[in-house]
Amino acid sequence: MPRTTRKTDRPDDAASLEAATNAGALGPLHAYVGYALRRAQLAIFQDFIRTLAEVDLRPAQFSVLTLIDAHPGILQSRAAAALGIQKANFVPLIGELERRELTRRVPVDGRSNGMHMTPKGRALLKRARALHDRHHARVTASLGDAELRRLIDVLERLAAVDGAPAH
Amino acid sequence: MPRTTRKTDRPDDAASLEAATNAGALGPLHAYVGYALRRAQLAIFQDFIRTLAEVDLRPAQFSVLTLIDAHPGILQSRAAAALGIQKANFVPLIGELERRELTRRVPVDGRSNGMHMTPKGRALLKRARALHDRHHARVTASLGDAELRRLIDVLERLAAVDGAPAH
DNA sequence: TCATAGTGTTATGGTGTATAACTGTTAGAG
DNA sequence: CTCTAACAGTTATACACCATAACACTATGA
Repeated sequence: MPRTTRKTDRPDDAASLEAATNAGALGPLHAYVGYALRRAQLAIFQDFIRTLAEVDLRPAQFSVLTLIDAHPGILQSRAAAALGIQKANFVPLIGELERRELTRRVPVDGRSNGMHMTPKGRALLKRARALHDRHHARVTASLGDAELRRLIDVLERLAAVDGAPAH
Repeated sequence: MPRTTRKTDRPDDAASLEAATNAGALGPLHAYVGYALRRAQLAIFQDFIRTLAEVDLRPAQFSVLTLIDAHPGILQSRAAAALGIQKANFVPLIGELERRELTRRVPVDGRSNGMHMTPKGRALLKRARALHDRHHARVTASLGDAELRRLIDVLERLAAVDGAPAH
């Protein structure tokens, strides 16, 4: 079978791979914004999940609690839209929080529910915030204050890409 | 595409939502790096997927092809590690690429496979790169060149958080 | 009143990620 | 040389997340 005339019998020796794992031996990949974003987002979410494991809150749950706490009585549909979550996917999310008695739904009219924190939810969120502060400090340890603000600004601009066509 | 429900105007029916839209609609959320990262990463991946739909490559598949192209013969395990993918999850991924005859596995010894591009794979990757260039240009349109480099640098530092305990 | 829009819900499919367990292979210690 | 431990790939499973369609019920307003 006609092997490529590439002399390299070693597909990738340890050194080469070592370089691949750390440095920019990912080929052009290391210059791609989307790729860098995925890696960073994954690493940070992992740290978040581990850090908040003792209050058993995942990022999505924490964000919902934070939003409800900041906006008591907010409607499910509004909250879902604000968080960029489909309303359909929001149902089991808020359902789980309510099952744990952290939030409750209060009917506003016949078709909409306002969401509120329970005392238990507020207490848990307080603990969660303390844990999140540690997480946040660890994550931003390598960033200056101005650098952090610039990062958030850039990320928000990137999130507005939205080239979605109409269906 | 969920952006369509996002209202930029102010329906002054819900006071809580009202407050939400101006002074940091999301409460403290807008200052959290992880949250901003998730939103940006989601938006960019959506754009990526739509842009590369005509070559039917998802981000993970594109990254694998790019890596193999840059490192012909790289082992599955090495590639998976370099991309931060579990080796178990890498199997159906590379399996699909091989089924489409874009890559092929060449046994190096009895237990390991080197991965290579097929001519068909190289041709598709070339097309994919052209599409990706358009995507990349659109994504980074609002960024200066220096800003982009700084962003990548910051993201790579963030990806190195890794407070993970031994696995 | 009655068509229309809004709200929440169920159901379903696809994708990504993590973990455990298993097979076969290689390498190394004794 | 043998035997054990580590390695590479694979299978199976479980869960979280994201997207879409279809539905029931309610509110709105022409």
